[in-house]
Amino acid sequence: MNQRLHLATITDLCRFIEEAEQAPSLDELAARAGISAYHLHRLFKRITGVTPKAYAKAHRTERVRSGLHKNQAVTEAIYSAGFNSSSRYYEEAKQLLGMPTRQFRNKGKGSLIHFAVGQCSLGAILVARSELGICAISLGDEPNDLVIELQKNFAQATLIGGDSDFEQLVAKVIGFIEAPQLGLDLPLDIRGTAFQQRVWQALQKIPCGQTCSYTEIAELIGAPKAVRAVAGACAANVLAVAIPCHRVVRNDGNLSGYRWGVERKRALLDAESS
DNA sequence: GGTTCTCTGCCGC
DNA sequence: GCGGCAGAGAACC
Repeated sequence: MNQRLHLATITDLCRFIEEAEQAPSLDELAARAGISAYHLHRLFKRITGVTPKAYAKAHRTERVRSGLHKNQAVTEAIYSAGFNSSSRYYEEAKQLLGMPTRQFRNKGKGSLIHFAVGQCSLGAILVARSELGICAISLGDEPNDLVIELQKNFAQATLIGGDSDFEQLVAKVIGFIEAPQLGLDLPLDIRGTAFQQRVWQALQKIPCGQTCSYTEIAELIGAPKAVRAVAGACAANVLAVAIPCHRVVRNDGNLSGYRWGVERKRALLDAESS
């Protein structure tokens, strides 16, 4: 079977999973694809970066989200998304939505985001924290732009400018930016798809002072074909330096892009290598 | 708490 | 490239 056929097969299975009421079993998927369950499993993971089960799970989460966005009743959203008991859903609910379900349904109203802006060697820096942990670290020239971006990303939450307690946290993050080798022992509130989470986890394992290529990351997470998806996940990172997407460079050693400017990427890498 | 399903390393064709 | 087994672990009831 050639590459294109593989892709078509897996794409078909993805649609199939999305449309199914309940997550299809591996055997069902294999039968549909006309290959063994063993091989299908590997193929699926190689191409999409996640296993069929994880894919179905991620999609189920999406359904709950969109159900809640449409103001479906919480219980209804849970069941119609394919969960067959609400208790199973609630076991993982907070992980899935980043906040309690009811709060999510109320469009994040009531969720509080503390934030503050400061200056570091790289320019303006914004740090924000939700109930779960640090939910944004961004860099830029204009402090105002950073705040506007935060407002966009957390449109429904209540944003609270920094109090003195929070300034200490910002100081800690700035200290970490100036000396990344010290590490940042603060809880992170990381929100993303299953695939993005895998990429970000892999990024956090790159030691300070070292770099890695997109291809290497793709191989590391067991999805060697998903190089472009890896680049996409790096670009979607909202936790500058804490999730070190600046340590990912092109195969030829060129820096490629950086969400907060290539110059900052270079500065960070220079600082780390010395 | 037992059973079934998922996942992965290893090997054979 | 593809299939299969074994064993560990997770999900499910």
